[in-house]
Amino acid sequence: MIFKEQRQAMILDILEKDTVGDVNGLSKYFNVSVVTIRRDLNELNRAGLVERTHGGAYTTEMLKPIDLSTFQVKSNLQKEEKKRIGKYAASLVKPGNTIYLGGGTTTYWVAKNLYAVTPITVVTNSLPLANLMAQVESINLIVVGGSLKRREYTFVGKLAETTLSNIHFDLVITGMSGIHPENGLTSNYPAELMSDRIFLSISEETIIVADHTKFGRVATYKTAEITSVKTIITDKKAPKNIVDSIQKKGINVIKV
Amino acid sequence: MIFKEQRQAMILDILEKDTVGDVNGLSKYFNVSVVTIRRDLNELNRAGLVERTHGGAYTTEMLKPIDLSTFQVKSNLQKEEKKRIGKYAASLVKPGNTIYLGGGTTTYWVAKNLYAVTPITVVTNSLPLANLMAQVESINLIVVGGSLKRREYTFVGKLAETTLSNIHFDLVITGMSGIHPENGLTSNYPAELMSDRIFLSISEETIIVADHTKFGRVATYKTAEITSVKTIITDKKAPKNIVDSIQKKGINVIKV
DNA sequence: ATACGAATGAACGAATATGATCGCATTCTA
DNA sequence: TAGAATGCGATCATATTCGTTCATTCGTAT
Repeated sequence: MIFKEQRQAMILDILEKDTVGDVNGLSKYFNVSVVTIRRDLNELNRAGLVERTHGGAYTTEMLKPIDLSTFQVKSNLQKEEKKRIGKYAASLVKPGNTIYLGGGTTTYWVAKNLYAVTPITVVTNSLPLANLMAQVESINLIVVGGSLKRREYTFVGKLAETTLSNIHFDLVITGMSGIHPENGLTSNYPAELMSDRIFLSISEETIIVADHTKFGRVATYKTAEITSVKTIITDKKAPKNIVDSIQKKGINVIKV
Repeated sequence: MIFKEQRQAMILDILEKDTVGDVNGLSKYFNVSVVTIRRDLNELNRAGLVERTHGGAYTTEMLKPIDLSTFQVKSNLQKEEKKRIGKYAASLVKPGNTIYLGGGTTTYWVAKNLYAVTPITVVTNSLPLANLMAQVESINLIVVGGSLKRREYTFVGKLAETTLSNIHFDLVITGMSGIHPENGLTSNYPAELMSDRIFLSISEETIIVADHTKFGRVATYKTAEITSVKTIITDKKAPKNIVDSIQKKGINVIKV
């Protein structure tokens, strides 16, 4: 069974690769009538994704909606762990809360599970996360404005910072590049440094979500001391000795 | 006995593995009626976890950005005119400019053509437009933060307004629901009223993009007098008498 | 025991996806 | 450039799926 939406997505892929596709060829390829292919191409055309010719179609040279595949590749690393971490973190959110969700691939899985605790207000500086949550009616979505940083697709800069400092959060959930008992929370993204420090300082409670590979790692930019957070959620593979040192400092480390 | 929640969780697993699932197959697999499966899929869809199709559902596993297809129906209207209007409007932007691009289906076509005049700084309050321009490295993209208004997928509210008033624009390009010589510029979207007024008042120059159907129309909310803009770009079908009255007031009306 | 709400199923008219046909338009080619 | 070939949109037909309304079951609170 193949659905119309899939077929159209595949047609788009074909067109982008071969730059041109003919109705008859596509018809045979998908085992559907030429009428159906024509309809597909016309719909894609109406959506502004392809240009029609007589006998086929080609992709427009103009802008197409963003492809976040790079983001996706990275997010497959430790995917199962991240899914569990995300699900657990989301369960800590209570309906009615206002939470901040940082950018990153682990927080993506938190976002995916937030539908279960609505209504909530979610503030984020991440474009992909905004797109994800924009689809859930019962989430009041507030996006921090600012200049788009393309590597991580987050909004940064002075605009973002002043916006952030004017909102109150019940809970902050964010990822970190490195977690270390002595060197604290570290990040690879200098542009987000200020934002991170701001919301860490103003939130009632902060939860760090990070798979085991982040433990013991020290990234380039120091964001805060390890003691500035209350809870860290990670997976079962997190190295015991590091987790112990962190717990000795009074931080709640949860392995899921 | 199997609970609804379990079944839905299992459906999610199946979809994530196979990417698609059809109603009939799932119905047999779980020994429940197709009605129940449909209800499950719709609930998962409302939660933003799956996409519905006729006959089943699928997960993209990708972050599907909100794009033009969200307001596809509306954007079909006068598409050819809008494409021409958008292309012309984009040609008026000069490299190095800082421009504001309002939300809407006509400005979408402006955005699609902006790749040609980079480097520029584009400020917008529209999520679909942000997704579109996010992929062009040479566009410095600034998104106005705020609360997401789902009907138009724009960011509105006090956050958006204060942000706006702190930026300087060389040029504002935006659409309007109604254009009338005496009743001025009118809009159907009360939430954006304040934002619209703000950027109209602070911009060096304002260009309105609007197909011919907007001429002579008066929408619910008055945004500004017609004299507050310098240029209106429309198509050849714009009614002559109304265009004349507007031009008599010193406004440059361009038909493309 | 009774009332109530959640989950499920049955039935039915409406909507969707697809295919077939046909007269007209576009493109090709001799 | 004129006729042939191909592709086109429009219309109609059909099978499947959809959403809605109503009824039933079952567990739980009163």
